[in-house]
Amino acid sequence: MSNRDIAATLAKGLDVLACFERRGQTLSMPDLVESSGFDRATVRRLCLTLEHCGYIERRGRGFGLAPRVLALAGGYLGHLAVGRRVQPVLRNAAEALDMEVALATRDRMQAIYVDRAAPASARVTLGLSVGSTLPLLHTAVGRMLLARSGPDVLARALDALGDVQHTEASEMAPDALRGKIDEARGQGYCIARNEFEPGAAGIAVPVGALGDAPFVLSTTASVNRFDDAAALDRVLDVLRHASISIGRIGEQP
Amino acid sequence: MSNRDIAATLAKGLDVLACFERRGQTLSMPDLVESSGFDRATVRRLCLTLEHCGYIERRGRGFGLAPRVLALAGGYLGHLAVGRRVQPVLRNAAEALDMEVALATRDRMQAIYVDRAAPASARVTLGLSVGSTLPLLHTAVGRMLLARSGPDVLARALDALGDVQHTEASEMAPDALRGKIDEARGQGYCIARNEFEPGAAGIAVPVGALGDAPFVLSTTASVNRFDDAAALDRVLDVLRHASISIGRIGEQP
DNA sequence: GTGTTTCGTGCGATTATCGCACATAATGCG
DNA sequence: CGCATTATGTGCGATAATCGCACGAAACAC
Repeated sequence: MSNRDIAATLAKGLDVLACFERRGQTLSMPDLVESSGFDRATVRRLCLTLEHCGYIERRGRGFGLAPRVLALAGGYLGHLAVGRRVQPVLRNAAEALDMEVALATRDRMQAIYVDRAAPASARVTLGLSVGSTLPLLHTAVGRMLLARSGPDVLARALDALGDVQHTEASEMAPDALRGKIDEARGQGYCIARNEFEPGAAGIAVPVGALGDAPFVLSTTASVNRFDDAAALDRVLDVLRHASISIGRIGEQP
Repeated sequence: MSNRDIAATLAKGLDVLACFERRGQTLSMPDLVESSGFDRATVRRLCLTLEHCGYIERRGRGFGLAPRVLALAGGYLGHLAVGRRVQPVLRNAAEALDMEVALATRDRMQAIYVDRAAPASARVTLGLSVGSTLPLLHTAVGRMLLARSGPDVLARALDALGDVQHTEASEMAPDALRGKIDEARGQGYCIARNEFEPGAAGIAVPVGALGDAPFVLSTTASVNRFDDAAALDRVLDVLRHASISIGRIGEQP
């Protein structure tokens, strides 16, 4: 496959569209010019096209994502039968644990929420939704996803580690990170504490068969929630039961 | 704005991407050629570009949507603060009514779910998720959205009516449809029975200020659930209370 | 009011795109 | 298995699309 198989204009338009992913705020044309690196006239034409096709809409002097992007997500979620097969399981697990439970997968080099459910009793939730993203290396979700992805993905994540340390407790040594991911792979779950949010712990278990696209179920709690062995067993039991209920996701190779 | 402001190659690529919205199934190259109407070589290049940029992925001999489309949806949902501001309200309303409750908006000429919540007790739900779509003219959601959109939108919907009659009870006369939408606008809610699904009734109330992008809250039940005046009042009370709790959504002009 | 920033657009040189035709690979059927 | 049909990958160059520059106009800030 050579470079002439890549339609440069389409790729540029998608680059501009991608500028809107962060927090979905309204972006002005100069924001987009800076963010995309393209010439102003080019950015304008690409925006007008994205608007014409329904992916962005005018907001005052700028643009923002339009509801049409939900239709794309709906296409993906429909393929996974999320509404029918996943949501009920998440809801039951959330009630059983009295904690928010989420299904996540890997989108390029980040973890991304596919769906989530909170218990009826929840007073405060994490404020996350479909499409919310988390880092791969410093969250239980991300590490469990890496444990279920090929070694090239882990290598890429470690290569791109950079020096963003989310908290004082964030592990930054590549070998130690690799060890935690190997450990997760071996024990079939992953716990991370304080590494992404101070005072918070996350736990994740895999869903589906090894070799499938990676999916994990996760929940988040205050940092010492999983310290007691019986409590940990209880959470793992519920998450694993949910994992089995969901079974394999999407089409299998 | 002339035609030279529309980047034709980008538009074509987005047309190909849009082929994947329906049910999110895996599409072969010949499926896409037929569906898009473009030449095979063109479709191939556009697919390779969409794949390269992460929006679709290989599945066997075909392609399907990739998780990246969730990131776009996440951008839009983040802008609306759905996780933080909408989800808790939906969940409370779902528990209060013991029914599934959803927030929807209008995407071009269809209603589209922004978010939804089901009560903990639910045994069966509609299987819908973020991005699930409904027709505008034959659902309470759609009619309430039309009542909150400009007259050009309603005119366009009626022009595009076609002869797809979802059920025997589907209203097909343009004037009668216009009357139902006017009625919804006047009374501040909309009920539709049996017109989209036999045996099912939907009810919808608007959210936010007139003139904003249209959003509605809705619930669906068996067809006679809203026949009793006290029951209807109860449902409307909860939905309206939720509507007020959510308040205005997104940025206001 | 002035100065700065942002926006819309005509223009044509350059680049990207397109579809055709060919060869190869994969699939389905008897 | 062999054959027919369907699907895929790609070189090529004519054509169409794209790009960025420069100009004028509009909007915004002080």
